[in-house]
Amino acid sequence: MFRIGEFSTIARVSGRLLRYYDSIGLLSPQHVDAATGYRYYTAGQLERLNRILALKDLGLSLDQVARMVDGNVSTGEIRGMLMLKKAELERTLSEEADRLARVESRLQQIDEQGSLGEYDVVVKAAAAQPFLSLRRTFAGMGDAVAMLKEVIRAVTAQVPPAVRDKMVVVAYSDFEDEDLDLEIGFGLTRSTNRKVALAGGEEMTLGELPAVETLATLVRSGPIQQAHIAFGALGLWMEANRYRISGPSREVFLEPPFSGPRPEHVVMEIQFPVSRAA
Amino acid sequence: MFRIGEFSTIARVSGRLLRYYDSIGLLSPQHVDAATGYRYYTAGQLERLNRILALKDLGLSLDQVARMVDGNVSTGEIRGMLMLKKAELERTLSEEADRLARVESRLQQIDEQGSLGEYDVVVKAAAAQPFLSLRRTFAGMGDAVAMLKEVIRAVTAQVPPAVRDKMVVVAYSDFEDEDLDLEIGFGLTRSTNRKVALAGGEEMTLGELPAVETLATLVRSGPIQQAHIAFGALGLWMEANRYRISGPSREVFLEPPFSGPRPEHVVMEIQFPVSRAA
DNA sequence: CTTGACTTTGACGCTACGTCAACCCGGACA
DNA sequence: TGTCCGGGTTGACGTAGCGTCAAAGTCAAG
Repeated sequence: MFRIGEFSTIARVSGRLLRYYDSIGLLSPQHVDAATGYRYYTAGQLERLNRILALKDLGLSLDQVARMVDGNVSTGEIRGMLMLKKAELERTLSEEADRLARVESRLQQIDEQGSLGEYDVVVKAAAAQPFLSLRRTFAGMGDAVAMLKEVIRAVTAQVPPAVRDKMVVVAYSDFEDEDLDLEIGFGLTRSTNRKVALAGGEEMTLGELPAVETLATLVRSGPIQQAHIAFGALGLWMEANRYRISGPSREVFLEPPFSGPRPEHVVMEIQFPVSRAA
Repeated sequence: MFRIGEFSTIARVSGRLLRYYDSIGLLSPQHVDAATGYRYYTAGQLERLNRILALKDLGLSLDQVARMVDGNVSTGEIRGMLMLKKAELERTLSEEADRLARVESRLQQIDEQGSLGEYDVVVKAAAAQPFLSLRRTFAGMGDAVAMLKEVIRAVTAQVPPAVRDKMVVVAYSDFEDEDLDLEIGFGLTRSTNRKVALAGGEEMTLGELPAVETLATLVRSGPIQQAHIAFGALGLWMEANRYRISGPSREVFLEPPFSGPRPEHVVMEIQFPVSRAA
């Protein structure tokens, strides 16, 4: 019979761990002195302890380990638990590998530009949302901005504040292209069947901004004319992190644009639907 | 200005997280209503939040993230932190890969023998210890067991209980070999310069049981004659987990052998110094 | 008998929040 | 103007697996 100190020395674990395992009923000493509370272990218990440590070392929780060593689960169930653990480990491995790639890309960024970089990309999901919008092609940025202002005017006047959400622009055209194929509108908090007429004789119709599982996003603030810089940053990020574009990009205006003291200063979230490159 | 609910919806994080980040001073709302305690955030704060989320996503702790976003560390220090994180991730990756290999070897074990297997291997380290011993070759197991008994008798008689620790046998000979090259003795709790004379005219001398960094160990109990079965299990384990033997094996007798009701029944820990195969 | 090494229980700490509970506010609607 | 409901607030507890004190009792050697 060993006292806890000697037993812990032999097994090379801490006494605290042995007390803990006792407290949760995972490994109780062979004998406990009723008067003093001293725990006494035998060498034979090292086999159970070893089994516990070996299973724990596989990454199983003590709960699972307990069920296994207490033998009240079948071999098939143990196999199942191990298969689950295996799948989990495989997922963890690929996640950690991704993380490592991101860390490396950040390090490279620092080495290249001497700082953390201006923009931070975050991956998230987006739900579908009703979308009151107008799709058209524009000859240049000037045209598009004019239409933005007209849309803001019309929607502000004709749609109650409780129904309209943020202004969103969906860009269908290739980035490099000269003329812009844009869908300009407002997300809505609930569906409505009203159409909104614009000054030029056109009208906005109700559609839907589809849900997206994986969205690479970035928030920027500044003059709207310089927004393209942020697109470049997103492109670099996607390349470094092995994502590719899987749909038209969106710009969400987080603050009402063209208002306040500096009209051309906007805060927008740029969103790119992406998927993992093979 | 957004209230916490809308801000959390835009950023796709929970309100609880925002309150938490406020409480630890990582991201405080732009404005807090003194009367009601309501938190008000602005769209511009999404940039800070995004940076926080992006850095956290690299696996950094919130403490590290805080120091980075608060900008009171130099680029060099940030680089250092990321390099550290990179090293840590690489270590984690190889650990998890090992774990995965162990899980797979267990699964295979189950498939082959329909159970978890009789023995559980645990890897640990061992410190150096003074060792009072005799090294010799033996013709067979019978000879060796006789010497074991003689050593027990002599040491029990001549070395005080407080000084002697466990009986240890170091096996230098090849496993397959016919004659056994063994070192038989007792670990000591402290150094002593006494020699111990044995019946056959030989004597035990003081040496050292060297420290070992990585020891693959297994505890078994049963007839001493069947100990070789456990060696086989250890060999299989080493093969499956890509370890190779890097020194002579040891058998540590966890309970005094050849005593008690069943004299041939022993509890021993078999230890193999190992290192990772390339 | 004294010491010093060992053991006991109990409590707190750690990470990064999730999940109630009890209570207070704000804006829309009647 | 009353009422209502969704949303806000603080506070506490839980998580996994122990490490790390702290105060107090035990054991064995000298």
